[in-house]
Amino acid sequence: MGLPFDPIAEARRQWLERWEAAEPMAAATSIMRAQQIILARVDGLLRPFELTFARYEALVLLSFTRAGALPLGKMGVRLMVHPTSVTNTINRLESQGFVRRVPHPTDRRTTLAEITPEGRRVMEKATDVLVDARFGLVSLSEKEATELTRLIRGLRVAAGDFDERS
Amino acid sequence: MGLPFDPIAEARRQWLERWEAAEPMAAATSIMRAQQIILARVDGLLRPFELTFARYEALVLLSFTRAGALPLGKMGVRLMVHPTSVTNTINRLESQGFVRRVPHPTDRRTTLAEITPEGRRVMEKATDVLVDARFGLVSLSEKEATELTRLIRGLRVAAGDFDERS
DNA sequence: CCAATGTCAGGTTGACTGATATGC
DNA sequence: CGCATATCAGTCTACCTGACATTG
Repeated sequence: MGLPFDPIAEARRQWLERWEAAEPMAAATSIMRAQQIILARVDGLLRPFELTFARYEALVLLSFTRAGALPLGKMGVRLMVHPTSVTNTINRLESQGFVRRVPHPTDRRTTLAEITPEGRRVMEKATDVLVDARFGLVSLSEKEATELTRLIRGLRVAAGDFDERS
Repeated sequence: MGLPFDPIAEARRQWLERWEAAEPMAAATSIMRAQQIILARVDGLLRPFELTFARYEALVLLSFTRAGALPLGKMGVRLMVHPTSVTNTINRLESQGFVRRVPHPTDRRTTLAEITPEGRRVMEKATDVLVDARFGLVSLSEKEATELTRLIRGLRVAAGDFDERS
């Protein structure tokens, strides 16, 4: 089923004979593949709960707030996703009974998404499963995971993901 | 426009107060975000050529072979994508005139995708642009890119991406 | 009036499942 | 016969653009 060699290493080798930037090419391809692997695994673990990673992340974010609620716009910024994607995600979660929309107390333009008790329950159960599977990163040590996060942080800063201060 | 803090670092901090596996969580989230950033940038660079990263990779793979041709199934294994995705990708490239389907000389079940001279031209021009942009990884040094590839390789081996030998 | 907020319509992409025709 | 190969139909997710009504 599998290849007898690493296809990315092979691509890097051939790339070196022709062009520059072989290391960035290999790194970019590796990230693409890593995302595919992790997403498939995590989504598989979340399927019994009828959650996707995107919806799960939304529930976790809400559970981290004092009130268990956030404006949809703020959620988009925090989760780094498109506004329309937030609407879609919350639509799903609301139809599943895991969040509900409540009007903002003072600003009548904005809608709050609030996690329900059932949403909290399913989020906690799902978290147990993901923690147990180390988010699909069983093969990485604690240190390696930290290093990966650190390397990618540089990329995110350059992309303007947030104001670099800390 | 951006946040005044790193949302992944903040999630990690809150996670630490509640659950295990905070480092894998942060690493998995970082990879998701990195893929999003890189794909958006690379696809943006490829848009003038009417290529996506998936289609570009297919062209590069074909150009690396002696005959400039491969069976579709083999392409799927090498590019690590689903068979139906290969069909879809080749359909696109064929309608653009960048590849053509030719029958396999001996095995009448299999179809070969062959890169056309025009496909080779557009691939080379696109490569110039991507190399110049270091695949969207301008912020990473050569060493850091290599380290990223190495860390992810462990993950890919564990996922069975290929037979670990080398 | 201008800016922000959320929503909707419409289009693109890629990935998957299940089924099928063909040929080894 | 079992298996491999490619394709097709249908579904799903996510993203984007552009527009819109509402409200600050």
